[in-house]
Amino acid sequence: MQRDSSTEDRILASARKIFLDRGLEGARMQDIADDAGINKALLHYYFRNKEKLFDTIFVQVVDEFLPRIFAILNGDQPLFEKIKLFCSEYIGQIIQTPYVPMFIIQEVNRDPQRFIKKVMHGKHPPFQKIIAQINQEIKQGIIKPTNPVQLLLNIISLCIFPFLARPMIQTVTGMSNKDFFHLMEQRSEEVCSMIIYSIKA
Amino acid sequence: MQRDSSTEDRILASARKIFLDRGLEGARMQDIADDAGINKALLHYYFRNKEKLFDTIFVQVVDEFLPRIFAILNGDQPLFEKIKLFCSEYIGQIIQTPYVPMFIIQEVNRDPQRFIKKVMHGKHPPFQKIIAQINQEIKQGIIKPTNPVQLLLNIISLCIFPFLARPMIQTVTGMSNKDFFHLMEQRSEEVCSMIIYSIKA
DNA sequence: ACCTTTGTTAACCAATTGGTTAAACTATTT
DNA sequence: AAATAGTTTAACCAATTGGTTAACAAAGGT
Repeated sequence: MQRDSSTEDRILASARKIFLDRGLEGARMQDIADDAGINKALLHYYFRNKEKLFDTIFVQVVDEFLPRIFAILNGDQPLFEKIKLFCSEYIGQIIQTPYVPMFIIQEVNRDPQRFIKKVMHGKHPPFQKIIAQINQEIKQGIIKPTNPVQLLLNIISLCIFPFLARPMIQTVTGMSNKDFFHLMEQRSEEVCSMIIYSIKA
Repeated sequence: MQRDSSTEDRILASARKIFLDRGLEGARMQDIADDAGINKALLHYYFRNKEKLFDTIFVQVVDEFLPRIFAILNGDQPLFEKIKLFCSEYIGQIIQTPYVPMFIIQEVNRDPQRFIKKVMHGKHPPFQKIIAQINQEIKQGIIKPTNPVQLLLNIISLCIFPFLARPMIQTVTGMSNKDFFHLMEQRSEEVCSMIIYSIKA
């Protein structure tokens, strides 16, 4: 809680922290108010209700993620280049904000429609280009015949899953935070080369 | 709700359904009672409180999963055989109970200690054997030098992640349940051959 | 100085929810 | 059939929680 910044900014910072940690249902308005160092009524003065506050944070968090991903997916690089970019950018980004994937998955799980409505503004995300590119590089003989959907699923699975399962992984292996993040940094390179090796002709 | 079975069995069935769907915090005792066709007080008569009821279900659910996994991991087959078994068994199992992975991850995330305490009975899970086997097959020249932890992470990531992200995947792609499960059945084979291809010498 | 708008608080409210109590009903034992 | 033990219910309770109200302070405009 930074006392000098504006009340609204403090609310947003506290709400983000607490929503990320506990999700919409787990978060308490009182806790957010406490963390921001204000009265609960003032919270409702700035953000009419919990839903509205949550939506603000949810959109903010997702909007830090998706655009970068879609930018890479829709760029003009050759496929191998894209995969390399994606893995390092993605894992690097998640290391900075390791709670975000679980937060997003959990909340999309609770209310799938909110995602498409609030974040995608009713539109579906742009996968056509990358899928077309995969099919084209197959035709050109650069990569082996591959189901584009499975390929995309593979890349994303390998990058994100360990962060979703982090509490379990660390609990079960006794790994420290430092160990875990070290493993993940090393992983960025490994995932990338594994994927490329598995599809190159 | 099957009227003929015993009250306790009906409670367990209802509790399982509702806890799997909404997690410990999201589930309402009243909803479980309603689903089981009984009074809420009777729920507390059979299971003293929510925690106790939840623990019963949690242990039950996890115990249907882990033993099969560890049995495969600690079997005597060669590595490639094990990987094949693991992928088909694992994905096949999850297709039967697609909510289980998210349930487990979410609850371990909420209280990591509960897992090691209630399910692992205080012990850490047995990964030594499979790790030793990986290192040995590297030495024997059967597979390429590989970080065993990363390899295990890869296998598990590829198998489980799509089920965790299912609501997002289906919402975003507009895939039907049937389409999704068909994709997952096909995936079992793909994941397996991709993994083996990526490590074989 | 006075008034209006904006920011902030303490106290309160209604709904939800996990859990309890005491009574009633049912089956079993004697 | 009477007593006992086990099962089930309606009504209730206390704590939590999202949200509201009304009063009060601060700032700005005139």
